[in-house]
Order: sequence, then C-alpha cells, then structure tokens
Amino acid sequence: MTPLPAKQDMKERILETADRLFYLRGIRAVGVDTVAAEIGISKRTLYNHFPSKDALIAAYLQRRFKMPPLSDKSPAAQILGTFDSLERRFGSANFRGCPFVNAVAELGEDRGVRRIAVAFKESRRIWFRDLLTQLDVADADGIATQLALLVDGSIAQNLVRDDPTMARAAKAAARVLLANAGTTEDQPTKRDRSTRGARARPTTSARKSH
Amino acid sequence: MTPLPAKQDMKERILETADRLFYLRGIRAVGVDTVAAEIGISKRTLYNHFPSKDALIAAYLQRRFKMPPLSDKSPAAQILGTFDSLERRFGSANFRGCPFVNAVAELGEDRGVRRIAVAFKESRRIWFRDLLTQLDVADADGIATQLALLVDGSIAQNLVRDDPTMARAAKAAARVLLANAGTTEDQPTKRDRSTRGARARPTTSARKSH
DNA sequence: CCTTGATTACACCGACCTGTGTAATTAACA
DNA sequence: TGTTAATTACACAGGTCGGTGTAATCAAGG
Repeated sequence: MTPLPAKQDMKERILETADRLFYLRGIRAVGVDTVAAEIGISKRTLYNHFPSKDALIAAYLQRRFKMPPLSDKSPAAQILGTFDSLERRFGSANFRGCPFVNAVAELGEDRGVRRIAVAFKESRRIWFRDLLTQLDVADADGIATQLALLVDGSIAQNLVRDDPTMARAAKAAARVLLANAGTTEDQPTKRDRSTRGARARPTTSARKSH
Repeated sequence: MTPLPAKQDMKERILETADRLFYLRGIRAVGVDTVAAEIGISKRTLYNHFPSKDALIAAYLQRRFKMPPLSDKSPAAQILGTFDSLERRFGSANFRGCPFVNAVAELGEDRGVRRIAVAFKESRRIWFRDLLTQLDVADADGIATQLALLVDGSIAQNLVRDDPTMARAAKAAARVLLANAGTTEDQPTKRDRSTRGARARPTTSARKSH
C-alpha cells in the first residue's frame, strides 16, 4: 500500500497520527490499537518505537511544544498578531482547545504531563514579556501574565463555545492593557499629556472595591 | 454503619460523591464501581437512581451550574470580588479547573455536555453584562466577554500552574478594562476630564497593528 | 402479620484497554 | 548469497469498564 515506509520516519508517522487523534478525540479516548490501525501498522511496531503509551503521550506533548518563530515585525504587532493567529486557528474545524490544558484535565495526577504543560505556559509568558520589555513597558512581567490569561481564556471559551470572535475580544482587551501599560520612563511620576486612549474615564464606581 | 440512609437523599449522596470524584480525578478516570464503593452502596443501587453513567455525568454538571448569589454590594465590587473568590478557590487543594471546560475536554464529541457548558459560560457572561449595565458601561456586552476571558484564563492557568496569584493578575487586568470602559453618556463624544486611570499613556508602538 | 419497595451481594456479559510473546515475512546490505 | 534488522499477523494475558440479571435481605406501613 504505502510505497515507502522510508525507514526512519516511522517514528514520526506514529507521532503525527497520535498527535492528531489524541488532540482531536482526547488522550484517554484513543487506544494504541487505534493509532496503529490508523497508520496501517501493527501494534507491535508501535511498541518497537515507544516503550509505552505514556511515552507516546509525553512525546506528543513535547512535539506540541513549539513557540512562535522569530519575526522582524514590531513587538506590538507580534503581540497583537498572536490573537489574529488564534482567531484563525479557532475557525479551523480541527481546533479543540489547548493540548496542554486538556492533557492536564484528562491526566491530572500525572506528574510528567504537568511539568511539560507548565513549561509551555511559562515559555509563552516569557515570550510576551520579552516583547513587552522591548516596548519599554514598566511592568513587563505583570502585563505578560495578563496577556497570557487572555490567550488561555479565549482558548477555553472557544473550546466550549466554538465562537472564533472570542479571539477578537481578547485582542481588544489586550490593546487596552497595552495602551494603559506604563513605560519605564514613567517611573519618576509626572508628565501627563492629554488622555489619549480612545476613552479613558473611569466608570463611576469602578475605582476601588477591595 | 450509616445510621440513616434517609431514603430520599440517596440520590443526593450519589451526586455528591460523583461530583467530588469526577471533578478531582476526571470523569473518564472514575468508574461507577468506584463511586458506589466510595459511598458504600452496591452498584445496583446506583443504577436504580441513574439509568446510565451518562445520566450521572449530566446530573453532575447540572448540579455544578450555580451562579453567584444576589448581592447588595456595588456592581463594581461584585465584579472585582469575583476574582477574589477565584483566588480563594485557587488556594484550596480541591481546585482542579473549570468542571465544564474539563468535561468538554474529556468528552468532546458529547453533545449534551457541550450544551450545558455553553449555557454555563453564557450565564456568567450575562451576569457580568448586567452588572456592567448598572454601571452605565457603554459596551457592556463586549466588556463582559473580556471579563469572562480573564476568569477562564486564570482558571486554566491555575489548573496547570497551581499559582493562585493568577487570580490577582486577572483582577488587575479587569480593573484596567473597567477603568477604560466608556459610559453611555460618553456616546456624544466630548467631555474629557483629566486622565485618571493610574497611568494612561500609550506604549510607543502599541497603537495599531492589524 | 404481611406486603411492598428499596437495597444488597454476587456473578456475569461483552467490550475495550495496555502490553507481551512468537514465529513468519520482508527488505536492505554485505 | 547470506545476514541482519524491521515489520507483520495473531494469539493471549490481565485488567477495567459500563451495565444487567437474580435471588436474598431489610425496613416501613398497612
């Protein structure tokens, strides 16, 4: 059937298929037999490349650990562009939420899964933080966390609602957060030009609450 | 052993236990035998109260469908207070993310589960929106969505990171979004008092990107 | 006392799961 | 050609799962 098993990429083919099935149908919902059958190989071959399903799961998550590539666009464009690519992915029929969050939800007690998921979340936060630093944002760390919340929030919402406009809402919020982030030169107080950001008057009683 | 089975609340005891186990360990990870054993009843009794595990799952999610109670606190205080109670729940050892998101992640294809999850998410968004309307926020609908993103984002982040300060970050972001939300009286343009919101100068290149 | 209904213990079914053992087959390479 | 390594088909072990069937037990109310 398949003209060339091509030797070396057998492992990659297994990973590709496992990725697709695990992600779309859920990890616990897909057995190793299903993965093997989907490729058209024997279960034995799969176990010749991965010692256990746990190993396959770990490799699947590692493979998903891809950060956005370096870009020459402006930091702000890259940050806001994140939400545009999110919206694109939301529109695809193959979108099923964040694979790391899903994996933790499915296999909560598993220590290794948690480790990979945490590393991924943190690396994206750092990605935001570095771009914010380039923008001379004062609290780059804090804003980066907030942006990460918007990303994961829109992903979770879209998982259940299947409404790609969630990405646009997140982008709008991100813009506000960016526009209201102080720059490092702000530190010595003072200097207040006229209010710029679209509308910037506090809602009557939204000043202090807790 | 148990002095009084009390007849009628057998069903409730089953639900209580199923809730705890499903939520903490995952739905697929907990069998009906486990639920029955945990209560000390026979599997047969469980099936006398619920026709199938699917029915038990549905009842579990329905039971989780609780909205925050009516309050006499100011709308802004209620909105921001949401993130305080989130932080409290994050700190608890029994926190394991959003049961609805987790259920959809685990049982994606299931139509009924999705319906309940969507209804829950939407009802919380509406809760936000009504409070925002009381604050005369112009785009109450949009801001409500953004707040919902922050809630679900902090929940997802906390699920994998186990870091309750995520709630504080979400609250900070929510404050900024609130402070920058226009009121309905803003509509006819004009009227700009001095800039109030903490710091409100746009980051150098964060004005436009896409 | 007797009836009624809930609960129990327990075996059992068929399906699916991860993982292994084994002998035969294939293909590359010397 | 012979050697080696990968892959195949297939059976099987041991476990868990959702769900049912059945006969015995228990408790309450008439």
